[in-house]
Amino acid sequence: MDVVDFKNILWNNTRKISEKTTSLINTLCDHHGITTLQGRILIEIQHHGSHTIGSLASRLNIAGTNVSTMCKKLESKGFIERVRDELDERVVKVALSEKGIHVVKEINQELIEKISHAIQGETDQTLYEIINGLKKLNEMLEKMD
Amino acid sequence: MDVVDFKNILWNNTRKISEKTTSLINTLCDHHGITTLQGRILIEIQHHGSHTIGSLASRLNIAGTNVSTMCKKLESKGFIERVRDELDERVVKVALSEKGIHVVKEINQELIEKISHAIQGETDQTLYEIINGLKKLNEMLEKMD
DNA sequence: TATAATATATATAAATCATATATATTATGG
DNA sequence: CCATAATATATATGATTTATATATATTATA
Repeated sequence: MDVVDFKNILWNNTRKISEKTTSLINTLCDHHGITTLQGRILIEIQHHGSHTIGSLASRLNIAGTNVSTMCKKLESKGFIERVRDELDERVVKVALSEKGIHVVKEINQELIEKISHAIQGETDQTLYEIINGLKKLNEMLEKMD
Repeated sequence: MDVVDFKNILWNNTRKISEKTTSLINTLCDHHGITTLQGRILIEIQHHGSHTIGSLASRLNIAGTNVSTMCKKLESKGFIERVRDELDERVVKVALSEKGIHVVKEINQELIEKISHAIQGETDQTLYEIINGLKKLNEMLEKMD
């Protein structure tokens, strides 16, 4: 296949996918009165079980300094709890509070409902093709660094 | 397939793809001394031939007011030219200057080289599977509004 | 033990995004 | 034809996010 053609198709489709998924996550976070960045942090903490400021930062590709600030804000809003690690007191561990768990659960539920609706009538075959394509694209992108 | 499983795989893979592609475009723009937003505007103008402030705004999902400001900045930097439409003087048409054409061409070339390198050794079959997956995902996402 | 490395915090500026309002131009119902 | 609505851009402003520089406290190490 021609590289330029492949690049163009790739560009157009990944752009659209990014636009739609960020607009989706924006909407979901907005429904629960948090910003997208706050949502990303809460969801990542839920997904990973717990986190430190540093591990969150590298995971989300955000400067640690900004994660630090945002986590203080999320603590003040009652979504997370911050605790100093007893073994290494330089480290701050963050975990979701009850309120945080609740918000993430609701966002997640809303997302599942939207996806359920969107794949109504699709065959498993199609879903596998989507997953397969995404995985292979990821493998390809990993070779680009 | 279980919806929750599908959602999780989708979430993880689209997130990674978004991260990698935005980091890629960030790098490319950075190499040429422009911000990502400026790069996106220039690339979209090149891709579409020309644009108005309004059509750019809706295309990029950015408030027209911000596109207006950024295009004035891009004009002052010499990357684009702004001309009032003679038939409808409310409209501003923007087009790339020589300098703008040059930058977009270089960014494009750099992107093609990176992709060429990444797909070395891949079969056409794999590339088609990637495209097919992306297209089907886009169709699915379009049903989510 | 002095020094380097690590993890977070604080402060600040730049870039981006969102909102409200203003101005000029064009389109349209009566 | 004219008053009014709609359209397109501009200006101003604030909030959010991102980026950078520096400081502090703790831990590791030569």
